[in-house]
Amino acid sequence: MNRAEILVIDDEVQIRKLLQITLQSNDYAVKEAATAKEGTIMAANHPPDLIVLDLGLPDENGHEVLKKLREWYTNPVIILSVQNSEEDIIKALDNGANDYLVKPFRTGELLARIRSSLRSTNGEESIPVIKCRDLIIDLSARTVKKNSEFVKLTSTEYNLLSLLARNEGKVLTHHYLLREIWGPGFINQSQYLRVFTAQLRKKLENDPNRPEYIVTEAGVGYRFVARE
Amino acid sequence: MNRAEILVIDDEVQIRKLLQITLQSNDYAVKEAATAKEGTIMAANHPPDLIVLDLGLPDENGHEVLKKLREWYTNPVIILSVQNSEEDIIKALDNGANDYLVKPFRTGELLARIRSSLRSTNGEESIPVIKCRDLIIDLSARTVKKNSEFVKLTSTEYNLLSLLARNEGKVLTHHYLLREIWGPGFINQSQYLRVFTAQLRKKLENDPNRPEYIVTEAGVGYRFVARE
DNA sequence: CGGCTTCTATAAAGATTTTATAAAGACAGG
DNA sequence: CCTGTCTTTATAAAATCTTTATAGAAGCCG
Repeated sequence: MNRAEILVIDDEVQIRKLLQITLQSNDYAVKEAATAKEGTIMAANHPPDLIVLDLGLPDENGHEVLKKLREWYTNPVIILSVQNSEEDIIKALDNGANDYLVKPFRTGELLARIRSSLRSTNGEESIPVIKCRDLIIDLSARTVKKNSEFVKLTSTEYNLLSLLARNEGKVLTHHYLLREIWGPGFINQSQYLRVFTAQLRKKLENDPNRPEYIVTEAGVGYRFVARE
Repeated sequence: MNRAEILVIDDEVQIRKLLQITLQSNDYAVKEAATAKEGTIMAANHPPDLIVLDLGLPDENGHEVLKKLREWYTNPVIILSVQNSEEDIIKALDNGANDYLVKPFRTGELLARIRSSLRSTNGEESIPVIKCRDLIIDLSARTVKKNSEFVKLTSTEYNLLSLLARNEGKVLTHHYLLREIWGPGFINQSQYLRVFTAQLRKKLENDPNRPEYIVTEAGVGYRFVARE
C-alpha cells in the first residue's frame, strides 16, 4: 500500500489533470500547484515524499526553483520538460534532480520512474520493520504494534516516531525534526514537538514519566533508543 | 576526489571503448565486461560503486541479469538499451534499475545521470567518530560513551567536549573556547570554562583530580589528549 | 622561606530556560 | 454538524546555566 504523497508543480492544466488521475489511481496522494511560488510554498508547508516539477513554469525559471528547493528538500524530484537539450538535462540533474523526462512522456514510464525514485530513498533503511523490546514499527505498512497490539497513531505522530526510529541512537535536533515533518517554516515551533512527543509517550511508553524509547536531550532535541 | 568504481557490462566493443575513455577522463575507475556471465562474476568479486548494464547481451536476457544482480547488489544500476519500448523501460526500472537510457545516448547526459545516481547513495559518507582509550565520541549521533556506557552530558558540556576533542592535541585558549561556545560577548567569563571542565572531568575522567583527557594549560586554556 | 598575587577547582545556591502536560480553540473532511 | 486532528495557550516541574563563595595550587620576589 502506497499512500506516498506527490506534489505536482506544472502550469498546464491538462498535465495536472492527467497526473492527478494517473497517480491517484496508483494509490498516491496527489497535491497540485500551478506556479513556482505556489509549489514551493506547498512543499514548505508540508514536505511531500516526491515532487514532479515542470521546468517551464510561467513565474520563475525552473532551474532556479529546483536549486531553491534543494537547499532544504531531500526527497526525490523528477523533472518534466519540453526541453530535450542535453544542456538542460545535465543542468537539472546536477542541480539535484533525480530524473528528467521529456514531454510528451509515457505515463507508464513516469510511474516506473517514480517507483524507482521512491525506492531509492526508502531503500536507505533497508529495514522495513523496526523491532525493539515490545515495539514493532512496520515502515512499509505504516503500522505500530506494542505488545502485539496495534497502536492507533495519527499521521503526524507516526511521521515523528518513524523519523526518530529510523535514526535510532542519534540525537535529532528540534530544528531538524520540525523541518522534516512540518517544513522549513516551522523550525521555531518547538512546542509542537513537545506536544507530539508527549502524545507518543502516552501511547507507547510503559511509564510515560520515565520514557525509555523517546529520550529528551534538553536544549538539543530527541533521541530514539532501542536497546535496554 | 571521485575515484568511484564503475563496471560497464556491454558486448559492443565500441561502446566499451567510448565509455572507458569518457568515464576515465571524468576520474572514475572503470572495469569492463563483455558478457552477462563475466559481468556478474566481476561484480561479485569486487562490487563496484555503480554498474552500467546493456540489456542486449548475447549470452543472457538483460532483465534476468538485472534481477539476479539485485538479489544482493544495492548500489545504482543504470541500463543502456536499444529498446525504446515502454514495456522494457518499466520492466527494467521495476526490476531495480535506477535509470534507463536509450542508445544511442548522449555521453554528457549519461555522466550527469551517473552523478545523480551516485549522489543518492553517497548521502552518508564519513562517519565522524572519535575514539580514544575508553572514550567514544560519536559526532553524528551526538553521543558519548565511556567504557561502552552512555554518558549523559548537557548541551553545553557536549559542545565543549566536542570542540576540544575535534582539536585533539591542540591548546585551545580561553578566549577561543568562550567565543566558540558562548559567543563573542562572553570572552571574559573564564569562570564558565572552569565550571564546565570540572563538570566534564567529573563525568569522564577516571580520577578527576588528575585529569588525563582534559588537561589544563595554566594561564592559556585547555587541551584534549587522546594518547596514553 | 613566607607573604602576596594570580590562576584554578569545586560545591552549591539562585536565576533562567526548557520541557511536560492538560485543555481549550481552530479547522478540515466526511 | 460531528469527529478526529492539529494548533495554541497556560502552567507546573525539571533541567540547565549562571553566579557566588571558598579553598587550593603555582609563581614571584624580597
